[in-house]
Amino acid sequence: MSVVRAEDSSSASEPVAKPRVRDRIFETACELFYRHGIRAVGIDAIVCAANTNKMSFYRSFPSKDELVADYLRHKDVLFWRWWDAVVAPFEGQPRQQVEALFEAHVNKTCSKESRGCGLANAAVEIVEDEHPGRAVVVSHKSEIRRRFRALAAAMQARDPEPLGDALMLLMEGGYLARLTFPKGGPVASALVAARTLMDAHGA
Amino acid sequence: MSVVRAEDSSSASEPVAKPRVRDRIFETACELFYRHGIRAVGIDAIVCAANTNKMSFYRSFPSKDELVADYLRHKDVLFWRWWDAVVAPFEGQPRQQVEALFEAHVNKTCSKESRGCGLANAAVEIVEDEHPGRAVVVSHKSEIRRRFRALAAAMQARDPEPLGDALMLLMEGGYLARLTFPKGGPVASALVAARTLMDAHGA
DNA sequence: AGCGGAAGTTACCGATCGGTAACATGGGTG
DNA sequence: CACCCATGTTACCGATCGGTAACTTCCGCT
Repeated sequence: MSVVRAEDSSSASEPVAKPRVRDRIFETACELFYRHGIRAVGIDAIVCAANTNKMSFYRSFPSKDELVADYLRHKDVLFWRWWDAVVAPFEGQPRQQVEALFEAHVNKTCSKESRGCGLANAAVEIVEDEHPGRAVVVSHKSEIRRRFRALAAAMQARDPEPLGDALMLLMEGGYLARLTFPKGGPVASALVAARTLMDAHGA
Repeated sequence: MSVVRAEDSSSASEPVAKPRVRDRIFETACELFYRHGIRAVGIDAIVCAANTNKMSFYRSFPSKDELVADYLRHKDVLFWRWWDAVVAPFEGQPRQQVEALFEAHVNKTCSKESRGCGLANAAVEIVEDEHPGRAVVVSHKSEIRRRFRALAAAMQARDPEPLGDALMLLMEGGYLARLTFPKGGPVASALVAARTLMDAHGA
């Protein structure tokens, strides 16, 4: 993703059927990182699960840290794609948009494959400021806060900033709770709580 | 903690001035685990930071996993000690108790040394069911849920379970947010949000 | 003075970590 | 056919991982 191939260059413009190895590795890595955590998954495990070898890995990625950053960037892209899709049907109706977001969030987070939010999990695992994934996590969470506050403002709520922050806390709390409660537990109450908060803020 | 010393035995009953090494190691480990994460801290790092050596470590602890479990049990004890102390002045006034909890929670979580909740962080890092620390995390979070629901019920709220769950989500969300926002960010809104929710539930 | 137990020291174990060099193979295109 | 480029293979690097053996040193107690 961030690692640019030196050239696509030359002849054909055909965007179809690019080489497969890099993508196979990347997909495998994404799944392993999400399911078992970043630090828990070594290069050998990735490479082995992708039915390839370490050399092929290091021909496609400069380092594990950079792969992790790519993984997080990918999660970021998917997240906002999801968000925008959920929100789209209610253009101009911020209150309905937030309700739709929380309904989708509850569904997603309660599914049995869910391990919460990959980016939030990375916030726990990656402490070093120099790690290339750190910036991805920080900007992702900042954007979430910004959007929730913007939605709160758009719905003409009293005190939109605290409302936006509270909505964010509800959502993030759900991610965390998912990790200890089998089918999501408290997450199920996130939608009604969000509704209650918005009502109380006159939106 | 969980590792029982074979005997304190013999002569004096003096409870003062127990041997120091084990405790030195344990305190050091607790701080390192909290600050840098569990997987990120190796035995050598602990032992070196505690000015001792690996043999002394393995004379006091059966394994790293067991040390981790002890660390989590310790965090659990401290947490409930904190909780009970915060709640004590408002015996029989559940609404005030929750407000006091959230005020204390915001203060604690916004302090610059905070790295959120050690047990929540462990929920991210420890995935394997067999890990002795896993059960500690699960029972800790279950107890939090139970207590919040009990408080919600005690304050005669309508729909006490969803309210209790929502309060838990707010608190957990704050722990997570703390990891990406410098001084806590959205956490600051947790108290007002909790108040708003309780008001809306008629408590 | 002498004993015991707690702690320190050194060296080691096999496994795994992230990362690399050199070389073999294969398939597609000129 | 020849060439090239993407893959696969093997072996290796130094560092670190969690964990152990054997021996020494020190301190308090009787």
